[in-house]
Amino acid sequence: MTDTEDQQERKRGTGARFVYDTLRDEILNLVLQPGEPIDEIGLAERLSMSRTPIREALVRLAGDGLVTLLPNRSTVVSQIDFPNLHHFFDALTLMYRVTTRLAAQFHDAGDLQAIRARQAIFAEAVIAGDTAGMIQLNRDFHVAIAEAGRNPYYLQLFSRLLDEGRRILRLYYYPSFEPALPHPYIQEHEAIIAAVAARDVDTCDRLAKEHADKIVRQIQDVMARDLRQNIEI
Amino acid sequence: MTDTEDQQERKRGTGARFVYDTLRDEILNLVLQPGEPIDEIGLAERLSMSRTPIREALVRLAGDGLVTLLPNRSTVVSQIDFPNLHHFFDALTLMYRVTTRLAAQFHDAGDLQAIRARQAIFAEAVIAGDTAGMIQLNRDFHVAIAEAGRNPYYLQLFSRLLDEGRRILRLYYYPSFEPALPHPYIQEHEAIIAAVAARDVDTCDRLAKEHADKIVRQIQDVMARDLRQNIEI
DNA sequence: TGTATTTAGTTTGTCGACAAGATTTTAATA
DNA sequence: TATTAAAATCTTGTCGACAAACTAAATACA
Repeated sequence: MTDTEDQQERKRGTGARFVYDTLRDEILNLVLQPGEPIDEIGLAERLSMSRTPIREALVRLAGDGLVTLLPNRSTVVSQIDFPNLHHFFDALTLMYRVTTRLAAQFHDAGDLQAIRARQAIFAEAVIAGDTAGMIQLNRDFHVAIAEAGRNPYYLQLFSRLLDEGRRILRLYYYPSFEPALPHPYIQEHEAIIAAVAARDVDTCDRLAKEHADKIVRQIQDVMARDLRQNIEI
Repeated sequence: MTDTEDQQERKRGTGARFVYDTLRDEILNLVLQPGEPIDEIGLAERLSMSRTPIREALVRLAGDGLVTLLPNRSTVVSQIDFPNLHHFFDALTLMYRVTTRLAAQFHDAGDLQAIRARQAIFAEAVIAGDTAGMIQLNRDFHVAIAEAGRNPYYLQLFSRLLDEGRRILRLYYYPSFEPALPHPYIQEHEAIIAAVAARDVDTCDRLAKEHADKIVRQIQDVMARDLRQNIEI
């Protein structure tokens, strides 16, 4: 799909949203690399609209921490703060835990249905060996759980952390095991669904912590390996 | 200070920030009531600038959850979601705990100095019986602690929760005890400072939880009393 | 009198333009 | 040649204007 196809007959009020969604997607999928400058005029031409909706989208993305607005200078895609990644992991683990706990308490039948639907799509991506899809759909699965927990404050922070995690995972996570079934993540997700459905708060907390720790450890392992390689070279 | 005094000779690039700060302050101090519509043109005239920086400020405030942008309709000051306040209290309590714990771990001498400075100003407001000041300066004190904890994700959520709390407190918190010294909040803050300085994580966690629970209980008491009064009428 | 429809009046979303500030290029000097 | 100064170019921040969408007021109709 070329960008010029989108230019005509877009409804009023959707311009800024379209730019926001487009840029967000490109940032999270590393089409736009961390540190890369974003030129408003260039974007305006590419998406064939004026700078006003572009600007609004950039301001919103800055609120999400995805871009950094340098006053009177160019806007850049936010850098990933590698020296302080442990703070990211700490917050991510805590949000995994509290959202899953709250899901056990506050979910209803509709929530379970939504969660199971996300899990099914996630499993498809795993079977297909679609790494990028896995990363995004794993996010959607946990967001569905957080939504069942009903706490908008946790949901917002967790969404943001999972988004940031998408960038990190795409940099550091390569399929480090054979595409064998049953896949460990699928099994873990199933266990979490069962604990949520059983309203077993303590098991939810334990499973969420284990799940989070495993993901964190995997990223750290890859990062450590990557670091060693850099040193050897 | 009248608004017209601010119109001339403001530096380029500070317009949107000025509007943001002004509106934020007015919203948190209930000068602009929840649900009140915000007219862009009126604001533009009042702050004597064009609608563009006004709009940017509103988009940022919407990102903070302080205003709600209704597409093609007026922007309104966000309502306080009273039916779901328990989720607010839950998140607030958790953030009190984790930020204070992290402060115990990661603070340095400069952080302690900043925290003590905020506590001193807070104590002044307590002695002066300045309720509005107390609410804001109590926020600043805990933000200083969160900053010492170094986790930007917790800091952002906590700041947002404390801001939202400012609105709730201004609606529901009236000085329910005589201005006697030593004031319990001052004492509790001192105990928290001591535990942070001693790097005693467990005590920090306990004190933060007690502190949070006390504030939550106090608000809930006032709300319950308020509710009874409404029923009696 | 109450409801539906048209009309008039606001308010927002987007646009093109311009000037302040920053960046790059060119010229000047040691 | 290297360093500094000036000029030219580019990018952002702000502005005023206009049209789409919404709101209300006025009118028509049952």
